Amino acid sequence: MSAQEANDVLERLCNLQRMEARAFGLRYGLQPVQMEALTYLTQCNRYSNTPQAVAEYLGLTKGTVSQSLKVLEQKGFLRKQADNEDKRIVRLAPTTKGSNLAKKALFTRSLEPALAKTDSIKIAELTSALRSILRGMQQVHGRKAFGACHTCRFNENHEKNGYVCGLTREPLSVQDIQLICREHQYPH
Amino acid sequence: MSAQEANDVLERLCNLQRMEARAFGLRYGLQPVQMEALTYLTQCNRYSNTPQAVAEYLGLTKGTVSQSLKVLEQKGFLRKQADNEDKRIVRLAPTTKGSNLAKKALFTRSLEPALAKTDSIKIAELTSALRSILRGMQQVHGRKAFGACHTCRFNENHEKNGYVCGLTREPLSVQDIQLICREHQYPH
DNA sequence: TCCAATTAGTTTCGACTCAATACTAATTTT
DNA sequence: AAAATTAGTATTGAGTCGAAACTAATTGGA
Repeated sequence: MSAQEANDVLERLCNLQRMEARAFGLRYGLQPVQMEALTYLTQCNRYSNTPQAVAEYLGLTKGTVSQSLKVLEQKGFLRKQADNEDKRIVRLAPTTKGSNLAKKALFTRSLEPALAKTDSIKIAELTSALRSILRGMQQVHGRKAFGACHTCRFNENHEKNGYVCGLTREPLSVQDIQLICREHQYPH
Repeated sequence: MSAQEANDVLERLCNLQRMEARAFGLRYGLQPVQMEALTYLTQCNRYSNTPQAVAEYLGLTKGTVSQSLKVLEQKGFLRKQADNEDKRIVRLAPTTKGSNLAKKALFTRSLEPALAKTDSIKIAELTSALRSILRGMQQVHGRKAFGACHTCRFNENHEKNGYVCGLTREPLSVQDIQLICREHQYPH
């Protein structure tokens, strides 16, 4: 019964976020899905900046996403560059114009004002509750997590020697582990 | 800084919910926006079951919504009927087929399994935190609340004599006050 | 009382999203 | 070396969307 209540509020909140995202994008001539792709690309790590990853993140087909990315490129919000090692792969990098817009979008629909009165301990609790819901939903529906490395079970903290990704064995900086990864998995 | 974290998780959660909603609707030949309208109509009260209210709820123009509703009617998910008092107004009532589908959709993306391990006190806290975020976001962006009557400042509890809406002066049943209202306003 | 303004809803149009399908090219597997 | 897989693009048709023009009912003044 209580879960139903939480459901409704969450649903409405999602709706509202989407409304604002739509309105924001419209002001800059971008469709909601284009804004979302751009935002993702400013937040993802170097393993996750491909059209395929964007498609997985947004839950759309790669054909659909390909078109949106084309528009973003034409409008100068991102650049495409072929990968050096695997020439099938396209790397997507937001331009300065693109990342500025994404930053502005994030700021506009920040929870900051809405959380202003809430103390930081409560916010931490809220975040962890939301995270556990997210994890649960992803498990139930078999979706990828797309979390940041610092919450990933493959991320290894080698203390003074920094962080290492257990999948690629590559070292990760403090900034790296804040980014979204398509290979992300929560601890068991 | 912590608000940023909550933001990200919430964003991803919204994304995921939308992906599931899309996938669910697709299985029944309905577009996401049509599912949302149908779901709204099974949850709203008798002041809020019009095309205009649906448009406000979804943040779309009435022209756009009019088309979606036409499809829903053609496919037999809802019925339109003219209002008796004001003949401009169209009342939208989900058919049995429609409300069954909406129920199924709600069940499919219920938070229940994700919250299974969480105790009910925590869930109540989570809900109230989400509600305060929702309220904050609505204030910041000047949107309507669309909450249920029991959280509305116009709702009067006359104890043994039941509930009354302070706007319409109409009596409301225990079921009524669980429904979504377009006139909803949180207490000051 | 009657005409203007407002309100609820529909229709039409053009730009755009989206899934499905078919396609190219690079890489991996056998 | 051929077959299978993987990453991405192009095309097509159904459908969303906002804007604008429209109808019809109601309200509000003079």
